Amino acid sequence: MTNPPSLLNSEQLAAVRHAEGPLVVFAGAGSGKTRVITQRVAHLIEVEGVPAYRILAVTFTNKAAREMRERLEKLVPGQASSLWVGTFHAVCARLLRAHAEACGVKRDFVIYDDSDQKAMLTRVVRDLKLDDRRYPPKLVAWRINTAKQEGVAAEAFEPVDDFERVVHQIYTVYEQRMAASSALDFGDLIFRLVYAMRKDPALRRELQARYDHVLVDEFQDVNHVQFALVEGLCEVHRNLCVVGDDDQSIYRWRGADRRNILDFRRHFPDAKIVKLEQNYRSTQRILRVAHAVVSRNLEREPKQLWTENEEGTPVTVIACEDDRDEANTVVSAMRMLIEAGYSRNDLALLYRVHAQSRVFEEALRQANLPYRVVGGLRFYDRAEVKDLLAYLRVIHNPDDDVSLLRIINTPARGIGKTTVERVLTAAAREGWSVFAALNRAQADAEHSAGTKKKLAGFVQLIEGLRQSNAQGASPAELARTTLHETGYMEALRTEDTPEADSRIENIAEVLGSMDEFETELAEPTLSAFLERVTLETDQARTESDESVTLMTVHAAKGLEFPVVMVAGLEEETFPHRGFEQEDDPEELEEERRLAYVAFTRARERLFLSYAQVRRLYGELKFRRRSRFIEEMPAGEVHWVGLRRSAAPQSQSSFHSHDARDARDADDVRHDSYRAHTSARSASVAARSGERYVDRSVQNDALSDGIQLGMRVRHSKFGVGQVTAFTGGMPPRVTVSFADGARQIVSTYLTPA
DNA sequence: TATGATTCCATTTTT
DNA sequence: TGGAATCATA
Repeated sequence: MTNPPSLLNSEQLAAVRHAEGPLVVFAGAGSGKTRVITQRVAHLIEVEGVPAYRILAVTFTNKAAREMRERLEKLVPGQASSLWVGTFHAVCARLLRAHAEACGVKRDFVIYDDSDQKAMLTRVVRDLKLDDRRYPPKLVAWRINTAKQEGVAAEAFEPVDDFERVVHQIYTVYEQRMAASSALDFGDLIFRLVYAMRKDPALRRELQARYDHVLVDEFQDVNHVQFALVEGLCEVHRNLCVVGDDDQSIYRWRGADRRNILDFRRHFPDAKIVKLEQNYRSTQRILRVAHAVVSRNLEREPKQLWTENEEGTPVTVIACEDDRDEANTVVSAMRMLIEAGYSRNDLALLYRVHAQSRVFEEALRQANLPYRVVGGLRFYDRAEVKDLLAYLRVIHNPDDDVSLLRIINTPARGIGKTTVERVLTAAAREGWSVFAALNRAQADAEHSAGTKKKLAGFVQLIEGLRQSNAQGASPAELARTTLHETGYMEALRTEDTPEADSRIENIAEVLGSMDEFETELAEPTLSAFLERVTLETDQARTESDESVTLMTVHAAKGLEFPVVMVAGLEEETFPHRGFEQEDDPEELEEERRLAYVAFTRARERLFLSYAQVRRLYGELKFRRRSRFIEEMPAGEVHWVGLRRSAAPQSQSSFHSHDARDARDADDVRHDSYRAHTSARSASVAARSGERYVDRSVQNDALSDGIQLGMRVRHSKFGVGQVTAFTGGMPPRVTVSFADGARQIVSTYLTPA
């Protein structure tokens, strides 16, 4: 950011100083949004004299909440801690616990994450004797979550077809089971509060009197209940400030509704509107290109970013033959940029879907370029971590069925499937939690004496641990005792495999974070720890190692890098379209916004790449260049890539040329494409000494004459046709011989 | 109950 | 294609 913190432009200032009443701030990418929010909060405290504890600032991610709090710590020292700053979920959880009775929830409810929810639904679907193929938990969960986002409770759910009639049934039983487990899912955290506020005037009055000012960040991502919540909280004082950018709304698929920001004036006709259009991040060219794409959307608030920054260099479009070629070329470009003085931390590679990362990771490893991939599997999703947490949750709340079922036989203690099945049946019949059913299993004639003993042993184990908790053992102590008394650690140690070692390490990491947690809080209770662990799962690992960052465009929102490369700018890939997905203009508009988010991450340089052929689910797919590239003004784009004439065996060359040239060449290539390998063209390019990119050395090993579609001879199998390149080291190729297809190391083949 | 075989599936992801 | 999840079988 080039704007010094103390200097605000006039729009920013207007947003900061607005005193009372509703306010919408349209904050474009890189327009200093966070600064405006924090300055505004500081202004409210210091100038308007609003007590800090009467200000609520809501964000979507913990990272954003943390950042805001840190910045405010500096702006208004000593006061930041009494501010209400947090995610929707964290704030609601806190309010729900404070008003548990009025909200109809247990004060010590546990929070179920998506996988817990899925586990619960699997059980419900099975208990209802429904076909889990027709009602996959994932789909049912989606429908229930949507209902909660729309503020529709189970009893108010109105099915529109047969499927939904069953969903309604599942939803109802699910809610019963959740209540029996004293559990709330993520959707409940917000919905329950809104629901209670709607039904209970006393509670509504109390909550409406709680804050003087409410601020919401990323308002374009708000869903219906969330909107209802803030609207409800502000109904009396109407001091609601929302900040967002409809052009950066990329979470429609999880309930975000841009109309909440677009139609804000409909709900609050007297709302003051501020547009932050000055960008402090990117070059003019980057902004023009980004605007060219997003401004095609029909339903958007008119606005255009501008900047006093430099004109900058043209956006570079890299045309590639296939995905491996793309990876190698992009990585070579990265190396050149690093040689030119950029640090690895300056570089980010963005892609639309995670699956694209693989090829790039390979290429980066080959090139010895350190990288980190953001996203993917999360630490708290690892089995051993979940196991330990499940124990802790059962200790905290033995009625937590999902957690209990997870650990009832982990490590193996002879409580098998049949036994569990019997216990579950009893629980379902009597409406007990599983733990309650276990406690009564001794009277159940169905169990053998041996089984009863094992069940009693398990109950005793849990009761013992619960006692330690009641006697004031700290969470970390409890965890250590648990690992010891359950034999969990012992089981891992005796395994003595590298996997078990890494599990032990992961558990050690959890224990470490628990120790840390205990030093942070005055009262580090088990329940506080559990809440933190389910609610604060963000990926924000701050690895200081110099490395290139790889992530999805979604994950990049809110970040910025001097150099951004966006891969896979092809139809179907970006804009993405899943198979059998009909064309939905709404979807396309969201893809445009996604592209806009991607492009505006770049400060100085933006590279876009595409491949003409992409390997997808094991098949080669021809790809057309993304319409987003076509939509860019020709003068803004610098083309780099392969060009070949129509003759199949002709020379390839790698050079830069202008847009028209590239387009023509592209058409030709499309018709005549014979699926040359990246390797082939790379080596040809290297030999012909074309400028710009020195293709990586490993490709030469893959080349020499072998091409897709070509007839080849193998000493043992005879003559066949090359149908695919598999890659790897040593490079392999799929050849279909008379008696079937085989994978062959390409060096054993000669052209036939 | 553990392991290999088989089947199924496949944006985006935070809370 | 590849991975996760489920199934089958000793």
